[in-house]
Amino acid sequence: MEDAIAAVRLFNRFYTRRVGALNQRFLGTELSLPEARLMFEIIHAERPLAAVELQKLLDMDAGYLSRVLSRFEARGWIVRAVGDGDARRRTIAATGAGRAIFDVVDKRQRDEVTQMLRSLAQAQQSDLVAALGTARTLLDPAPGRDYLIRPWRTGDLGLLAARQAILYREEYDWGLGLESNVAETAANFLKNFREGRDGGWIAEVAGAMAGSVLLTDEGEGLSRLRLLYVEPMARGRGIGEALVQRCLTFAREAGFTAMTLWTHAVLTSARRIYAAHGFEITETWTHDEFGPEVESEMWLAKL
Amino acid sequence: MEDAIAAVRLFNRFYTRRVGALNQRFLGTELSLPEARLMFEIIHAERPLAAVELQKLLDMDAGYLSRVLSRFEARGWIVRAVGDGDARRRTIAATGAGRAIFDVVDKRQRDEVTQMLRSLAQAQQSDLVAALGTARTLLDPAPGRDYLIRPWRTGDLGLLAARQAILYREEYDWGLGLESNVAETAANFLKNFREGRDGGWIAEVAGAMAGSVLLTDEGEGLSRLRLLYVEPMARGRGIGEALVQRCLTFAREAGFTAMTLWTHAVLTSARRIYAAHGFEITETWTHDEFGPEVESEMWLAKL
DNA sequence: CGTATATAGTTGACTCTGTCAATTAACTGC
DNA sequence: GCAGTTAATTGACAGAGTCAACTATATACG
Repeated sequence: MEDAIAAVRLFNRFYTRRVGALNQRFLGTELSLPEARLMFEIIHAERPLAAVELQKLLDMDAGYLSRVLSRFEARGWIVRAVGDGDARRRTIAATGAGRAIFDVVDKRQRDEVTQMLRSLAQAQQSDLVAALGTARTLLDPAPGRDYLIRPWRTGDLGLLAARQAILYREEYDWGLGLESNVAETAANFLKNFREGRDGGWIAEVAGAMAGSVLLTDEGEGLSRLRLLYVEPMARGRGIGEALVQRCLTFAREAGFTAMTLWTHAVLTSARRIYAAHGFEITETWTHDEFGPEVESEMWLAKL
Repeated sequence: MEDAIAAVRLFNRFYTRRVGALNQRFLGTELSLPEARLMFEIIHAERPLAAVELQKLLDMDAGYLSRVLSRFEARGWIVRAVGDGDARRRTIAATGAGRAIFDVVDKRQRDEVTQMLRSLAQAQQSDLVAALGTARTLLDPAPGRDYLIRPWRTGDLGLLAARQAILYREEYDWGLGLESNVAETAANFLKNFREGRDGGWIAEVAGAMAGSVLLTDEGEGLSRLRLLYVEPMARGRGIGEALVQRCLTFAREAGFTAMTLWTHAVLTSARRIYAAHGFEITETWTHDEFGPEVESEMWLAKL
């Protein structure tokens, strides 16, 4: 905990300076930082918002907001329309002139960021995206709901093996046995991978890995689902379901006639998904390969 | 690149709001945000600094700084001493009273961060530390020099396999063959790991993985160094050297009489380290297991 | 040595940011 | 219809931050 606090504060200091540096660049443009933030929200809103909504969105003082809006209106950047049933509220919409002004600032800011990223190689840029995404997802108390499922690419297998080793240790105290097993499964997947017969899919939230699943060809029309998992921070939005669905679709299209999988009794939410898709238990036993004694299960579904 | 720019700007907006929220909490304390930042630098400086140095460090306006410093002096929080040869410069040092005032604000700020982290599990906290560390290291044009070398722990093997697969693809266009090879080596390390006979070490910069090396027992007094690598962002500060040194020390203490390793001719900086530690080439051949044709080498050192 | 130029620091004048409390007008619940 | 709440505005004010002018000292150079 101490380390984490120190790291966050260090980053805060770093980023305060960094943001400060970025904000100075607003100089010479027509909008200051708070003005630009406001204009951003006005322009990107799905519908014209009232002042209160902007105030809550940006955590701005009502009085200050009122004055800035008056200034915007005087300059012809926004129009305030009475409407929507409540005569106190006036919905705010950007005019063409307002958009034009914002575009200039927006472009300027974009160029700043571009400049900042220019020195980074491709791989480092994706590292940065993943790192910022992870940080945001962890710090944001109300994160976005959207995820993305994509085929696996270089590095994903190692990463998902790492995540699962950490996760299962944290949640069930499974140790080296589990980590070794996962690593071996991942290594074999890479070693035997045949396009069209095997498949791997990664769920992403904000550019960071949020879950995964693999499908391997076991011969004679049998496929096997492997290494399904969803990050704790990304649970409860149907990612596991979507990953399994992706696997089943792929297997059907590839002509597999059945799918098997190995799981454990404690993994209740995964088991629920399997059961919902026609999987049935074919075998159960207990082992202590992972450390604590666990109840192991083989499941099978006809496709 | 587009994605990266969008991700950075999204994070900027998120963090600007977050920092804004944190800064409001300075209210009710004796120091405002800029004052606290200034006091932080004064207190944590290795030697008393002059105003110009603080000005550059914090990117502050000289006039504003001058006024804030006068205020601090009037309140007895700092002393300005003439000295250091240049009669224009006055070095600034915090008094006991200044430190006491800062400690209160510092504690308040610490509590805020603690509050923010309270909802995160242990594993999520280390994720956050690593993510913020990675982001900072990538964005900071003049990053710190210090690294840390520690024994491997859960998740490291998968992560280092992922990093090497990405890195070697980026730098040498090595593909699935390399990724598979690295994954298998990592999996075998986990499978056969014996405390005291095998070893793995991770270099960390700002909480994020910056390099690694493994040592395995090959039988009959022979040890083998494997999977040495250093992140591009962390190169040029002797991390590779330190990792190899760690390996050699471990091998000698464990009673190994020789150490072998497999490398490739293109990996020149690694080869330099091996040569400097008494390794010599015993065998060379070419292969295209990784995609492009490469020159492979076995090295050996007596211990 | 003396002069030009640069640097450290201060000060005055000013604008923008942000807070707080008071006020008006409209809405909501009962 | 009335009490209490909410949206928005306004006045007063303090702090943040910029800019230009100015003093004092240091450095470069013929």
